[in-house]
Amino acid sequence: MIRLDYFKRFKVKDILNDNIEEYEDVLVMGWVKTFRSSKNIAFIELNDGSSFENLQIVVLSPEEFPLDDIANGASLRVEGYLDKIEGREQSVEMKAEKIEVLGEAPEDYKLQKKRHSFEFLREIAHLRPRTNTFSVMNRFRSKMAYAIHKFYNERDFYYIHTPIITTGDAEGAGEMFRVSTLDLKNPPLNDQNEVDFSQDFFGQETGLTVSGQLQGELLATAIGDIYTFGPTFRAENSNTSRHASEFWMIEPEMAFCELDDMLVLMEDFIKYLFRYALEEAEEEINFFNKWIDEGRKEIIEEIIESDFGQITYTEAIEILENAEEDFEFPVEWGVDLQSEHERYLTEKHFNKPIFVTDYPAEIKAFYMRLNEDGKTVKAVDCLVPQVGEIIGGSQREERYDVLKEKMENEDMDLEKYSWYLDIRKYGTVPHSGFGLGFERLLMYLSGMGNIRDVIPFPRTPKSAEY
RNA sequence: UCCCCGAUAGCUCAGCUGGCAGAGCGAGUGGCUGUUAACCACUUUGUCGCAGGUUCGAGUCCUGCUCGGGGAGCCA
Repeated sequence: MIRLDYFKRFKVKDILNDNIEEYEDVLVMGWVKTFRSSKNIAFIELNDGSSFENLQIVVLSPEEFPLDDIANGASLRVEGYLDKIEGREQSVEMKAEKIEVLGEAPEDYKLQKKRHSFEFLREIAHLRPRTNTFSVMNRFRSKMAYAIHKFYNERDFYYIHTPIITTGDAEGAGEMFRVSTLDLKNPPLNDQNEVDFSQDFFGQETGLTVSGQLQGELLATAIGDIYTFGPTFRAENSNTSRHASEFWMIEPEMAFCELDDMLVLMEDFIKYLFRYALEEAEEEINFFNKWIDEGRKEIIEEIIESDFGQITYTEAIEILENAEEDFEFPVEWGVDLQSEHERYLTEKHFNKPIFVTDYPAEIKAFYMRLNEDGKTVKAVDCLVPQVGEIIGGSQREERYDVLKEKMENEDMDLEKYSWYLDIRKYGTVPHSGFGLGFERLLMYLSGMGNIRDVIPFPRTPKSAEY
């Protein structure tokens, strides 16, 4: 009979940090990370997920313990006493007095006592959280999610929940996943022989959200400063290391805020998160710096120290046209900046993060505020070395007539977005907002090269296991 | 979606101009009085991604497909 004592057990982290008061009759539970035994002594390294470091369990009389059932991956309940030791790698260890095997791990356990490739680990995403790298990553993810809330909470922003199920591909941000309860094999048809969505669950076509921005604007123009932080879905057939079909996005939206004011907040936000990672997730950052990308810590520190640059799109084009660099894609005013252009600007020309503002209206979304020149809009991309664009945002078009005209020019269904226009009709105010991909942030801070390795259960085209 | 590369033991990979399927690691067994991914000895391991084709003979050459990786586009 196995006895569990949830509240009595100590977490490994607290034992290693000497954050406990009793050293006798200590109870721990966890999984075997590695196991060594000889005739008269055995060592078990136990990990319970509370820290990266393991607790070393020392078995002084192996024949009295059920060591045959212990293997890499097995779960144990161990009672014993703590021993502070000197001259070894660990300063504290536990001498076992009683070991219960909660769950054995047969020899086909796939996590071996050696390094595995990230590609292989993705195939066993149910077990990879138990590896060093992914336990670190999942703890880091949790800490950084908290940092986001902390930043906005300290600035009196309200955390709002925008809908997951929405009715429109709002801004052409991407293809939507359909949400429907219709019978796929035999859908109801209308007079034109098209699928009749009026008979669907919501009485209209619906899909998973591609952005919470439009609803975010509604809340911002009511309670001031808000942010969203939730899952976002894009049904694009994107096969890259930087795109996932399901990802988490942070989208702040500020009333009475113009573009230049927002840039201050954006820089502040980035630096706050980077500083938080160095200070509050030191163990994780050190791990990444050692095992994932050497020098990552220095890059983070440099960004915290730097003053972000700021140029307009037009200035960026001039710089690129005068650059002594062979670009694959030619540069001229009016074209969208390619990755190679963005990286040239932030890495070679400025060698620090920069804001590029005031893009041509044609290459940006309908809701961005038109400038006096009638050609450019108050858009901003924040470019950082090694990645390119990490944040995109804009001041929103708050003038009813201007917005309506732009929507008409893009053949949008004004009826469907009447609520969005209403905000400009009744007490309209200048407002601005931006979007940060949470996984992109984690990739940048960790140095991890593939988005599939910063989210526990990645969804990408042709892949939704686990 | 486009371009390039790849798929061989549980994992990482070698296998030349076509000729008997290999290594390291892991795992298993035994040994070892304090180990740090312990160490030493022995043992174990195959639908060569799938389907066709060429050939006396294909892991190797050809075609198609599937999946994976890198890059591009879309974007966060």
